[in-house]
Parts: sequence; structure tokens; C-alpha cells
Amino acid sequence: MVAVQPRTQYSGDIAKLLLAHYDRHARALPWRSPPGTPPPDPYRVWLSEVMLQQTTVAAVFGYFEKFTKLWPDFAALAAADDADVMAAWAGLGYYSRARNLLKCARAVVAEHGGQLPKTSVELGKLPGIGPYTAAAIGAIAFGERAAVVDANVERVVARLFAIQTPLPAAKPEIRAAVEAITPSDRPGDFAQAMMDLGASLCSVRDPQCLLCPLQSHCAARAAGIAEQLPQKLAKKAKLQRLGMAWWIEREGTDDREIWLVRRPPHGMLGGMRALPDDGWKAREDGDSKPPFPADWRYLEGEVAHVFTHFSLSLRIAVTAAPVDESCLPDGEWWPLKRLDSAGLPTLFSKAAKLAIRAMYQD
DNA sequence: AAGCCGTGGCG
DNA sequence: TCGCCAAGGCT
Repeated sequence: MVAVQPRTQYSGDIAKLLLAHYDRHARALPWRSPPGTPPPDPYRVWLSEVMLQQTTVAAVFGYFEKFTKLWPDFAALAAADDADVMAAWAGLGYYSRARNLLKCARAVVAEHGGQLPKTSVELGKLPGIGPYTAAAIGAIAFGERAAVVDANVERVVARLFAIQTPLPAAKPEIRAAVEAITPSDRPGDFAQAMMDLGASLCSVRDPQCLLCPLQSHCAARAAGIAEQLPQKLAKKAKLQRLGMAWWIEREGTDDREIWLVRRPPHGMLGGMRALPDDGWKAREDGDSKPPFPADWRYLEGEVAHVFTHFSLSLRIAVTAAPVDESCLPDGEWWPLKRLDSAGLPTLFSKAAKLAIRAMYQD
């Protein structure tokens, strides 16, 4: 085991080298202010940080643009309809974030006068803001010297101090190291510089040590083990599940319409619009009883979708026969033409695509 | 506290 | 193709 407590006289050097590098190489992002300039609007920092939880920058761009246009501040978002916010979030994943985003905006308006509290301790009490996000907002929006630790920072620091302890056991050591090297001057730029470094040069595979501003301070590079760190515990194998979804059409006033349901507020795809389904608990052979007797046509093919802890193979059955509405699960008729605006999560977008293709082949 | 919770890009 | 991974939080 290597001692992880960084020596203080080196800590300042690390921040200085990293910030100098950041001054030249910082990416310009819509939610970011240029290095060394006043911080961005805290609302935009908060919104971007929540969107960026476990999510790549590339995936966030469009959603950040859409949200700031629709809801430019806390007051606007707090006043929004839940359904509109959930639909706007559709496709970005981890839908509890959207529910907590609304809860948080409403708490900020109701309990904080429409402005975020300015310390990471207070920020961490709000819905959807955990240790990482609280520290990131505190540092980036309010200049607090807070230890910002995400997966990028964990990798950079595990290498910098050659921490051999596998994750997640190494988290306390890593956090202590981050606290030791975080400067009181420009802590927000420092945090973003660390994350940029982890997202670019200090990548999981094939780290570019020769270009790294911290190469002369990096214990893993000195030992030639950068690519092997951080160590991680093996993950469990994913389960494979089978499911059935039901595509129910009728002829509406000026278009065909589809029956959509809203999923329960918690659990998989919680709170999102969806096709009626069987709970994905079909037997091995995929057999599953329809919600009501009808002229069901079971489509060829299936939708393959991978979630965090299982893979799903979803089959689709369609019917366009007249339906006794009292048989339908709670839901609403949705015009086929406007299906894009229903805010279906990706699994059901794929299912809809399959169903539409099948219906139009007739 | 370990399991639950999406999605898309990458090699 | 397929496993890994990402600016994590909640319970």
C-alpha cells in the first residue's frame, strides 16, 4: 500500500501546473465561463451538472440548449408542468434526475427565494444534489474550495498518487488527496481542469502521459502503471430479460392514435410515458397474456435494449381493431403524427419504430 | 450499503 | 459484437 497523503509542498505545484494548462486548453462549453473570468449563472451550472451525472458532454449539449430555452431560470422551471419536463428529458436517461430537478427547482423557489444556497453543505440538502454535484456547484458557481470528485478525478488522482486500492474502497483515500490538492484560488477552474484532464489525456485506455501537465508529479507514470489504475472490482454479469409491449391503434379524428400509459413514478423509466407492457416478466418462451382479448398480431423481430443492470429483449404485438376502452389500462390516446413529442424513453421509441414500420408495410 | 437507475460511444 | 465506461444520487 502506498501512502496517499500528498506532500503539501507539492500540492500547490499541481494546482498551478494544471491551471496553467487549463488556461490554454479549456473547452468552451455553453454552461462554462472562460478560465479566470467571473462564474456563470448558478442556474446553468446546476442544470448542467445534473445533466452531466453519468452522462457524456456530447449527449448533454442538445438537452441543455432545450431546457435553458424553455425554462431560463428557477422560477420558470419551478412553474413548469411535470409532464412537459419529463417529456423534455426523454432520451437522456436516469429519469429520477428529471423528477428531482423539478423538486429542486421548486424547493429553491419556495425555500430559498429563487436562488441556490451558496455552500456545498446547503446545496447537498437539495433533491438530486449529492456530494459530487454539491461540491461542483459550490466550487464553480460560488468559488468555494470544495473537493470535487467524479470518476475522472478518481482516475487522475489514483494515478497521480499511485493508489493501488481498488474502487470503490479507495474512495476515502482519493477524496482526502483531492482535498489536499484543491487550491483556494480558482477552485472551480481547478475542478473543471481535473475533469477535463480525465476526459482527455488521462483517459481510461492509452493515457497520453507525455502530453500531461502533471507528468513530473505522477507516481503511476513514474512506475509505468498509469493504464492499470484505478483498479476496480469486477462487476456482476447482466441478466437477460424478456418482455412484451402492446401497440394499440385507433382511427382518430384526423389521424391514427396510439394508446400511451404513464409509468409509475418510481422504478424503471419512472414517470415516463410508455407503451403498455407486461412488466418484462415474460416466461422463457416470451409468452405473455395481452391486456385484453383482440386480434393481436405478434411482430417479427424484437427490440434489444441494454439497461444498467440487465438486458431486455422486447417483443411487440399490435392491434388496430376497435377497442372497448373500459379494457384499457389508464392512459391516453396520442396522435401518431405527434409521437415524437410524447417524450418516450429510448426503449419505447425503438418499439414504436418497429411497430410503425410493420403497420405501414400492410 | 449494495443494488437500482439509461443511454450511446468506443475499441 | 460486446463489454466497458461516463461531470452520481437515492434508498
